[in-house]
Amino acid sequence: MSPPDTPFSAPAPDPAVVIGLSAVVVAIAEGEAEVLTVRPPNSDLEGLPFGPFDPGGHRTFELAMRAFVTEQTRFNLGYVEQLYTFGDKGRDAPLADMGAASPASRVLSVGYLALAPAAVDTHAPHTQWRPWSRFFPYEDWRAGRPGALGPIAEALRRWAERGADAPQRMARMRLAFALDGAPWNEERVLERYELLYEAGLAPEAVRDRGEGQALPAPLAAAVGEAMFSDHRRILATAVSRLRGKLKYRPVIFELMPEAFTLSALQRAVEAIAGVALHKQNFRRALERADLVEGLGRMDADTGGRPAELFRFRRELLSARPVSGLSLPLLRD
Amino acid sequence: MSPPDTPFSAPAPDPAVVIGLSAVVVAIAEGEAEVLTVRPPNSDLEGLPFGPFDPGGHRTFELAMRAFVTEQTRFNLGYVEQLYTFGDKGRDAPLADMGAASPASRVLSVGYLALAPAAVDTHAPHTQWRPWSRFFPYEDWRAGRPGALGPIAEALRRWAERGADAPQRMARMRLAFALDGAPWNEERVLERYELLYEAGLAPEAVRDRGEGQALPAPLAAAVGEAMFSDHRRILATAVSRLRGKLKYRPVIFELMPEAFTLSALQRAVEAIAGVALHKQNFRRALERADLVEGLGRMDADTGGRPAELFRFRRELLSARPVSGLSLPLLRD
DNA sequence: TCAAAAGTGTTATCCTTACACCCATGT
DNA sequence: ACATGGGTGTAAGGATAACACTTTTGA
Repeated sequence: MSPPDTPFSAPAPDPAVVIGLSAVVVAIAEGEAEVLTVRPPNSDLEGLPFGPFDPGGHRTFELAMRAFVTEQTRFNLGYVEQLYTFGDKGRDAPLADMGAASPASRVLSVGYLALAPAAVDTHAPHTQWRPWSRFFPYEDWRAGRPGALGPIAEALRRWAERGADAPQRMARMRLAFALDGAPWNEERVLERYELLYEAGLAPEAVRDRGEGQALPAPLAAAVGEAMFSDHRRILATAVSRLRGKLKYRPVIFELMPEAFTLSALQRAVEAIAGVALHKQNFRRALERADLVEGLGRMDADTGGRPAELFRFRRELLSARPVSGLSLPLLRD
Repeated sequence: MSPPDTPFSAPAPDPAVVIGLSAVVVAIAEGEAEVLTVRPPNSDLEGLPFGPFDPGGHRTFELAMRAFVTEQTRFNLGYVEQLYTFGDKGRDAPLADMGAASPASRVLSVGYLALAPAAVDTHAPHTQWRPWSRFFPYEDWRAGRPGALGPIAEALRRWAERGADAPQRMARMRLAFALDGAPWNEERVLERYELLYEAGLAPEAVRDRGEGQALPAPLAAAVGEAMFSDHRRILATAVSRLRGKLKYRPVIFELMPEAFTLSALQRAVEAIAGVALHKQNFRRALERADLVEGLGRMDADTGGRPAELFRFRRELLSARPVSGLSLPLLRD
């Protein structure tokens, strides 16, 4: 770059930059958190809906993203927020093998999170809704400590012992995966995925490094299915963000239909956060926050006693600051 | 774009995309929150340190950013995190008038937040540390409701009444600026700035829209000094993020020297959050969280009784999940 | 001796947690 | 009748907010 005394370097002539947009579209179906995937041509892996950003044509990222998600999946997005911009060289990046750019071009990708009130079937080709547990089996603690942690802990320990910085590795591993009595923190999804990647336990790491050796079957099942390009990393970022946001913004209602039962709401929160909640305390917190309002109508299809239907008091958003939900854990 | 049945559009040939990086570098000096600014040549406004990202040369955004901040300001960054990627057409964007790109080129800018343990004088040309109250005078509630809110509330009300959606405008305004009894939320810095911009009350809005009419003096003083390009928007994003993060991550210690008094720590938190805190309750919360450790040494230069020096127990970070500080408000 | 800032003790209140129990429906 | 899920009451413990007060220095 330029000499230190000239504060403004002449900008580098951009050889070829391609901006890719990727969307993590989340919905609840049958009490499970699902994510919209597409299978790119010639890929054996699924990925997120993605597309190039056209600097000439698109006015904003968000408009561009809404347009190509609708185009690819015939699905209209509701709530949308930017996640992160990924630009590291070395990581496999979207569009890289799409013929999108000349071989030497640099690809940046801007990730977005979108929430949908229902996982409606789009009947679009190559498009599926997938439970996100498919990609992160170890993230679901609703029924207690997931079995997937067994093989993961074992493999991570072997990795940690290998390094020169063994103590640090051990500490990171324990914190991220709640080993040796450390508490589980459901928000550290990205940290966990990156640790697996770094330790070479994610199929993507094996792929990106060109080391041919596949993972043993039990471990492969435990770490979850790989995604195209760096899409699983973007998905992990989205899950982290969403789990965190649940607690300080009423985002969960972006995933609910107009009318819902309190149990359905609790199941939705549990599906996103991946933990089981205490029923009474969850309801008390809801009530105190004054977030929902009974409709007087009943839902009889619950299997037991009919449940009252509620709605989110959306008008609150323009009346007072409104925080999210507390997560009163149900300890096993 | 391509027809709906082909899921993957051919990428648009990129006419000319320039990626700009901007850094909000924050430090505490004399109990005030300060931000590092530079004055670009031929500009009468200050801005953030910024530079082009070289897709060919730079391996990651972060490395590129560290390099050009050091180059421009002779300052080495410590803690760094990505904020947001700004890509809207229409908003003035960094490098736009730097001769950086051909007139028709599109500029994206990736904003970063960096925290420094002290506002050391860099003696670099064009570089200054500025209290951020210079850019957001209405954000400082440490001594009670800031006077700047008077002219702002008045002007916003006139704007709100003008619109077709007057009720919505009124509600947004009240929520963002704590009018008519609404509580102040120190995190909504970006929301407040964008509202001012939208209402045409920020000098940048007057500039970007080409409406010649300058703001009346009292209002101009109340809304704060403009910055080059869209840098004040990036700064607002940074302040929002930092104020939020204070509460759930121990980031405040990235802004403190190795040894500090509890009062200095409290003053730092107050400077960032822009609110006054209750001394005893702040200390009790600190103690309960076990975040700091007395050093037995004293600082005699406090003006009154000497204060004990403390240090952040950084080792906790690799031992257990550690949250931020609670903000026990001191109500006037 | 007084101002200035450090540091301590204590109480009332509210929120969270945890436990146990009753209610309405379909099979 | 009983299984299933819906819905309520209440007591214990802990965190927070708010009160006032003592201590140690420099001017």
